[in-house]
Amino acid sequence: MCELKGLFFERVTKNELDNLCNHKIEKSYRKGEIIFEAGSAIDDFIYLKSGLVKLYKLCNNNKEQIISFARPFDFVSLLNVFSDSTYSYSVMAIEDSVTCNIPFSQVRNLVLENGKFALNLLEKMSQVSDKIIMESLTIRQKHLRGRVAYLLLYFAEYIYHKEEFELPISRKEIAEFIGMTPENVIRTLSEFRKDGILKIYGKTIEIVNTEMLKQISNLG
Amino acid sequence: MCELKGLFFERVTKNELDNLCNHKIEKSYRKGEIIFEAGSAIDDFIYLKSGLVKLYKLCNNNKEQIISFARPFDFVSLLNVFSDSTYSYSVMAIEDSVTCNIPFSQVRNLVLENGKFALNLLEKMSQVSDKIIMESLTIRQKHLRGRVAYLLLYFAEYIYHKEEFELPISRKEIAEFIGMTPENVIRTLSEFRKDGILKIYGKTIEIVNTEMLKQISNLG
DNA sequence: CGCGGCTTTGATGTTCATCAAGTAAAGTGG
DNA sequence: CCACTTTACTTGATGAACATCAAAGCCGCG
Repeated sequence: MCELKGLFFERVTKNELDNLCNHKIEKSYRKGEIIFEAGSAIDDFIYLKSGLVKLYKLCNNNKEQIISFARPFDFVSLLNVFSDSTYSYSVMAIEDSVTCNIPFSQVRNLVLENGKFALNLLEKMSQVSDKIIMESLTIRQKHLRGRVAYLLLYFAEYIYHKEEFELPISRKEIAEFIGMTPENVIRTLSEFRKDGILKIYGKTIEIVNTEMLKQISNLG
Repeated sequence: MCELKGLFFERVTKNELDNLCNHKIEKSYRKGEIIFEAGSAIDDFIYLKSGLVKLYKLCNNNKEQIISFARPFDFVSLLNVFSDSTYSYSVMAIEDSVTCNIPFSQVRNLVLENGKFALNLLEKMSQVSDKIIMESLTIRQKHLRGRVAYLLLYFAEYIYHKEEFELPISRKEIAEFIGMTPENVIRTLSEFRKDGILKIYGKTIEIVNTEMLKQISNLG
């Protein structure tokens, strides 16, 4: 069975995707493995079948910046796939992950031939781009405590749909995503713990007072 | 004559766009006029024919955040056009501008019918999204001085292609774009002036020492 | 087991926002 | 066209938010 259908909403039928399915290759990655690196050639159109990945890039000062995370059925080779020949960012698995890779030429051809597929691709692309941009603006307008609260709620509500979960990333990576230092991320987590908002067992986080956390996220 | 051709690179011929051209409407806006506001319905596909506009949105605390600027032949109704029915941001002319509006249904139909058009649209969309996201990350990693330097170079090199130009936006708007306060933007501009990097005549900026400004932008 | 990277806490200094107050510029109504 | 109002601009002083530095404990991994 081909899971591609799940990617493309209602309007594209399974038959219309059969040719793509025949050319797709699945690849497995362990947590921590790099799926591709910035600067490498864009040969395949890649989407995430299972797991969790981070999109990131290196700054001038050799520090990493995390752009966003991608869930199953998100595209990871998304942002500059159609406008560039090399990736402008890197992707790493932060949980064991499986990607589905389709030769880019196949996708190009299907866009040329199948209008419904093209329209769905446009919808999906504009959706994801919009999400990343708005997310970035949201984080930027907050202070340290608000940013940390936002991130915790992001994982609890958007990724895991649970109030207790194991953080798939290090404190340092949280810092790289919200644009603060690891020390201050840790300090903030400790404060939330002391205030009874969280319970922390190493990488495992339990949100005790969701309402308070939402308030901190919204106001700060 | 139809200027749409300029939007879509080589592969789409003029004939293939004739139908769109017949349905397009041009609208003129004075500096300061709002082209559309966040929350309003997406009826048209809009691109900028001439002038300069800012894309922005309101935060929770009622402050404005400038997302990006769009030049002629950039799409202004871009980010969430295909994924949503209302705009998630507003657009205002910051110079006298002319937009070209095409009923969205027409664009949809052309995507469905014309693969080359669809592919070009995907290229353009991914290009613009990528630009905005990378721009945002670049700014975020810099400090005050670096951000102001970056913005000045952005206008000098990317928008006006001159070392002397009239800023189309207020100090407050610069602050809203780079995520700092107006006071600190002004202070930084004054510092650059005292250091002999700039000459400032009200809204007119002349970059005297481009190399120094680039260094500040890159390092800080 | 021992090295290196991640985590945690505290102390210190830098960067930046806020407040205040004054000047210049730009729009408004008589 | 001028007084008037408002908005933008500018500078300084103060305090808050955050980065940096330092030191110690922890954990995983070869």
